[in-house]
Amino acid sequence: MITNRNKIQVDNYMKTMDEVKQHLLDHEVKPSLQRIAIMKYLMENKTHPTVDEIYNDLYESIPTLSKTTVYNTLKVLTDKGAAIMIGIEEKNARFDGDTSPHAHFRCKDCGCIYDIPLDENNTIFVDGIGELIIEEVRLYYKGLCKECAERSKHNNITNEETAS
Amino acid sequence: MITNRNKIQVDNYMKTMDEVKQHLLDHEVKPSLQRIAIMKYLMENKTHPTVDEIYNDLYESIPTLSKTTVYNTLKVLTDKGAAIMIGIEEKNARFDGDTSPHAHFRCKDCGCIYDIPLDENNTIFVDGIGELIIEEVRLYYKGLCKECAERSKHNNITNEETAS
DNA sequence: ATTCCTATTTGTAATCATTACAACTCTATT
DNA sequence: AATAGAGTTGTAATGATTACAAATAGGAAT
Repeated sequence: MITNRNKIQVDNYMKTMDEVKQHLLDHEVKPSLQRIAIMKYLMENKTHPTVDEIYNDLYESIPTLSKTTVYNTLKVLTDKGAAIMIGIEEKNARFDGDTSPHAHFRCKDCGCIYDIPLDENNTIFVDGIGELIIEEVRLYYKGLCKECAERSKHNNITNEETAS
Repeated sequence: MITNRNKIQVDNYMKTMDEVKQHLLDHEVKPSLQRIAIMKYLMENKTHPTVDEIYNDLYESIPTLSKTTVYNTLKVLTDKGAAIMIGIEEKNARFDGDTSPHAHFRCKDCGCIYDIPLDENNTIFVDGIGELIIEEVRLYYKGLCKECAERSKHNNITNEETAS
């Protein structure tokens, strides 16, 4: 599988340390050396990398980096909304520094994962990528179902009552 | 988490052995005892069960059942298009006997996974389920990107040429 | 019925991504 | 410089899934 075809675009996305730092602060993440490096990597590499890919690529410049730190940091970033986890692959989680609403397309042959903008009429010819032959669509929603929303609302009310 | 709320609907979906057997044959799956049982379970239980849930529930009636068989059978079923795998959860794969195009909604509180019909106007009030509060949408496409489609087409042509 | 062949099933062992945890380091504050 | 707290690191554990080889069942041919 051809993993890094999108990397030719890396130069277009280059970010300064300060830009990345500010982005972390905007999401209430304290900017450590490792966190900046990982966030910068996600912002510059639109390839939806795995933990291993992030770790291996950053290890050169940060030889003390631990894979656990990559896991920890990605958890912080996703919890704080600075990145999202993508479950399009069966095995590995993949990560995306772009948290704006968009879909993903995974080529079943080369394994590349492309970003698909979500427009109303659901066209599937994407500028710069071309025509995509869709064999499978998976649409997942997460949130609260009616019963849990009501229970949660009720609990909040009772909590406020007992708190006051 | 409340896993089996949907089970109250099981009775509505009851299938005979023959119905299930025919369904397997339609998908070119040789209907063994175990395969019928697992397919029947998926057709009757719309709860999007995990491997463990399927195994534990069927173990009572088939005490010789092996978890490996459940894995093997689910792989056969998904390969042959008689079922689909759902990756909405981080840990476990879930399975669905309904292969028609539809979305899934996972309640972040109780963990229930509901089927969402895909209509044009993307409404999200579902009969029998009620209003769903969406906090997260993940839309995944899989297929072939332009380059792989062309490469594949080219390979087919050359294969045909060499074969003739 | 018996033999043979193949597909299916089964149990165990291995794999591998992820998480738990405890020790260590770094920085800021007093 | 001592302390505290957050962040980092390495190792060990977890747990879902897969690999594999042995056992079993089923069907066709004799």
